[in-house]
Amino acid sequence: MTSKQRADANTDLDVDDLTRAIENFNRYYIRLPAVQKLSFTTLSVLDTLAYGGPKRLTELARTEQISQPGLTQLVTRLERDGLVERHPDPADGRAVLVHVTGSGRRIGQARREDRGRHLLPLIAQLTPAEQQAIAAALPALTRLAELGTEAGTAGPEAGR
Amino acid sequence: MTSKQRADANTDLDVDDLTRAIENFNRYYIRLPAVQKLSFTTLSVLDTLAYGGPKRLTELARTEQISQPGLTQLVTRLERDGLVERHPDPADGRAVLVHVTGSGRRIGQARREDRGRHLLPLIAQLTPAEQQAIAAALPALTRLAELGTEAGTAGPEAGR
DNA sequence: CAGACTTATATAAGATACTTATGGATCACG
DNA sequence: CGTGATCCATAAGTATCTTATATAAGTCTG
Repeated sequence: MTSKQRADANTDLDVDDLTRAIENFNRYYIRLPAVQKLSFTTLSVLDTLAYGGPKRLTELARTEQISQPGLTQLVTRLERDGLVERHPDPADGRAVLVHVTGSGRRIGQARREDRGRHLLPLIAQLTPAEQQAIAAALPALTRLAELGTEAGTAGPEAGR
Repeated sequence: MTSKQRADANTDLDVDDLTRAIENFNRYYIRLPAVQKLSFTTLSVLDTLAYGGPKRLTELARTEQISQPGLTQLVTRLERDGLVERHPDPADGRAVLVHVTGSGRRIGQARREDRGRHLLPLIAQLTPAEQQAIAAALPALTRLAELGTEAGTAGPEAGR
């Protein structure tokens, strides 16, 4: 429970500490605003498309961890609401490329801004040193996420 | 879009940078393992109870942002599976205190460990400086989350 | 270049987990 | 004590997922 192995107490990042901190933070962060009542999956798809560009249905279903029919239906709903569009893939007649629209992009943005508004007063309560520490960690955190998504995309994956 | 206001480029933490980094990370992190197929809400409830101790149904419903009947049903399922228990509140005959059981606690733990296993090889690819930066930010991140949950619990909340 | 196989999406039927509306029991207060 | 508020449970309806299956396009082989 308490005895963790680290090569160097000063250099090494303890994974358990990281996951615990992230989950504690997320427990608060994820349910911040309910301005618009959209499901978790819905928001994630919009965000994935906004960040990574148009994607095939199959690819989205994999990354979002829902079934392909489930994603087809989700995209149908999103398309009906004008948040995404289906475009044929010029390189493959079977495939559909899902594009996020301006409205769809705005939803994710609005949500992020809303969360920012909630966090701002809390951040103000942190000491300058704490603020600095978080700011200094963000590039590394971003890179960590990139390493993860790259590996997940490239890897053949052992199995479900 | 690009011009952000900061009092001091070195000291201040830009909120937009933080939310963006967190969301990028979460997009990868949240869907890491599918070892056990439990819904997002289910895991969150178990985690909340494991971290914060027994809670009333109403209180849980508020923090988890689902309706009270929805939570009653969820707790019923969890109780059936031996992950939580209902205990009467000695101080209030109407209330029910939801306790997480050992099994319930273990589920959250297993998931966290599983995520740790996924992150470990990625962390190894970071530079020592990057690892250090993240490690140094964790206490501040934890405190930020605490400030948030405290405020959320105490505050009268303007409205939905 | 025809047939068999694979891949990409869609549809259908069913299961699950949520929602709103409502009821019964306990508490707080005058 | 009786009136209103609070806490939880039940009921009925809806939304969103699942598995199974169909259709169409690409690929590969002889």
